[in-house]
Amino acid sequence: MARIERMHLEIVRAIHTQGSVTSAADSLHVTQSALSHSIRKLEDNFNLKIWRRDGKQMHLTQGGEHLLSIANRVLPQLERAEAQLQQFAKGERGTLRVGMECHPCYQWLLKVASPFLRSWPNVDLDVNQKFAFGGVEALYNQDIDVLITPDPLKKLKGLVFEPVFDYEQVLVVNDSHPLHNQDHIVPKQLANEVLITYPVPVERLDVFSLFLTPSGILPKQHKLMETTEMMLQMVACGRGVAALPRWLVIEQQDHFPLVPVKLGKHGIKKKLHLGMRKRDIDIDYIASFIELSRLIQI
Amino acid sequence: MARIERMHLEIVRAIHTQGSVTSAADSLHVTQSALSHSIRKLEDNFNLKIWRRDGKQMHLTQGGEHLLSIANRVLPQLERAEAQLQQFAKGERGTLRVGMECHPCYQWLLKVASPFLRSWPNVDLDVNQKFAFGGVEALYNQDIDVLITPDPLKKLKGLVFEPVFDYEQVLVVNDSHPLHNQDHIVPKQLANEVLITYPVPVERLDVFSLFLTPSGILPKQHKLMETTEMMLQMVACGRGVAALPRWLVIEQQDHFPLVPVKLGKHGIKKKLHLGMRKRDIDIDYIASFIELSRLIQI
DNA sequence: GGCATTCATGAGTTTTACTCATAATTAAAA
DNA sequence: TTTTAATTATGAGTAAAACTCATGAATGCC
Repeated sequence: MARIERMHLEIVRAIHTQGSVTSAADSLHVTQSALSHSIRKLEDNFNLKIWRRDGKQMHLTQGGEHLLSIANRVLPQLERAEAQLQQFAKGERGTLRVGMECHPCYQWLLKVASPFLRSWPNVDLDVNQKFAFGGVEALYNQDIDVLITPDPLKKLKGLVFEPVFDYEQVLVVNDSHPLHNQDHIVPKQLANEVLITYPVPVERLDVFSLFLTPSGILPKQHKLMETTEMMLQMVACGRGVAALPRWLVIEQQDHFPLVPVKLGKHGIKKKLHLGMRKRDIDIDYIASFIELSRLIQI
Repeated sequence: MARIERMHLEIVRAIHTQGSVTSAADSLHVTQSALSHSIRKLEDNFNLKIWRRDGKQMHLTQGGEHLLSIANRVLPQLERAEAQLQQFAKGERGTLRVGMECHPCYQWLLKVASPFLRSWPNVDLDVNQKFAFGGVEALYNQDIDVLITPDPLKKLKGLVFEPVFDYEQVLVVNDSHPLHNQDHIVPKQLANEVLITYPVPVERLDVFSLFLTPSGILPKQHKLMETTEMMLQMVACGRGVAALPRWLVIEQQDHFPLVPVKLGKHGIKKKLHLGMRKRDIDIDYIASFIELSRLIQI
């Protein structure tokens, strides 16, 4: 059974646009002889005359016209595809799949996203907040390419974690709250507060693991809230306090009457890290993403 | 610059659907080694990893996924095209372009058209009444494949004419016309009539060339009319007489009060011929068209 | 009729693709 | 852990295909 190869389509197109086998051969960078052999074989394969020999001219038969219409439809698709593969090869095209292990990371990612998308017009950005397993597993499983996390797991085979952003985790209170003008607070000052956090295990909440838990003190009440927006609304209305990055609080002070308060004498200092597979660090748009991440000033 | 060949798309698709290089090689009827060499060359050509080697499994990279989506789009187009070319080769597909040199031929063609289209579902029918040159030139120029004509030009190089249908050219008059009950008429009986004909040179009108002109007699008036329908309307209203095939008059007697009258003692006997290029007589649907033409009984 | 142009063909050569044999790697079984 | 079975990778040799060169045949033009 005969197969239509790409070259067949190129030949049909070239002979049609060039008007003769000889000049088509030139345009395809082969000899007239080679092309003549090729068209003979093509016609033999399909047992179908593609061209009519009218004197020294060649004209397409009905079957040939049909093949030409296929060529004009299919060849541009292949040519476009080649250009796109070149872009993949040069790292100019792809999808950067980003995973996040902390809720406020999303606010930070938004800052990186727009300069990134502007410099890589053919690279898409996929954001993933929920993985089937943990962020590291998602990296290993190729579900994501970059993991944004405040808690890097160093020394994992095949992975690297890069610090990109320093921030301080602070308590956020409404501007008429009793704690609003404290330089810093100690754990027992939260004993009578309603503490609002994201709905994740307490081990993953710095305000617990680094502040409350060591002292054995618990807040009066622990409320869970999905979104940062809603959390801030609640705090602004005096319905509780929360722990968030300082830069996020500062930024929201335009919209809400909020005050950041240091947690402990020295504050809770954190670093946002980007994790990725070692083999991916050469991919241009991934390297660029890391670089842009470091440049973001908040 | 690297080219995407059809085989590359087949390889990407086969490895993806079969799940391994080894079984993909089987499905493509080559050895595992050949396929391994091919994929290496493909990746080298584009300088792009298409697959990730995870242990003994191969998984598509982003570029590979993209190539797969191209394969899934392009390959079915090629496969459909191949099937269509097979149909062209077997003479099951094409366009039969029919030209006509006589106006009432069209009424006759309509009778052949429907059984033809029913037996050749993939063959189109193109009808052409006006050619830049004559019908024979249209055959030579490949503008038409079949010429329907009552006046065949035998012995033309590369062409054949086949008689397919006998008919008699008769005078048609309204049923209250003075001539309506004549067995036949002689030329001078038209001397006081209004004769309605198609707008073509009188040499091509049988009623002139075979009846009036030899006797030197002319009708009282010669009116031109484009369509058969309108001609019959005029005759039915007693505004003139016309010359048409007898079968056409008989057929229209349901709708119009018409009577056919023989032209001359022996009538004008004509044959409809189909002309075509000799090289085309083997094309199945053209042979079939001729055969169906002979079967039409009117 | 010569002359230039175009396509076709056969023989020989180059290039490409393929196979065979085997190594290397990996996952699972013993 | 070692064995075993399965998978991909590689190198060398071979088969097939594509191409070139030289030339023939047909056509259209001056």
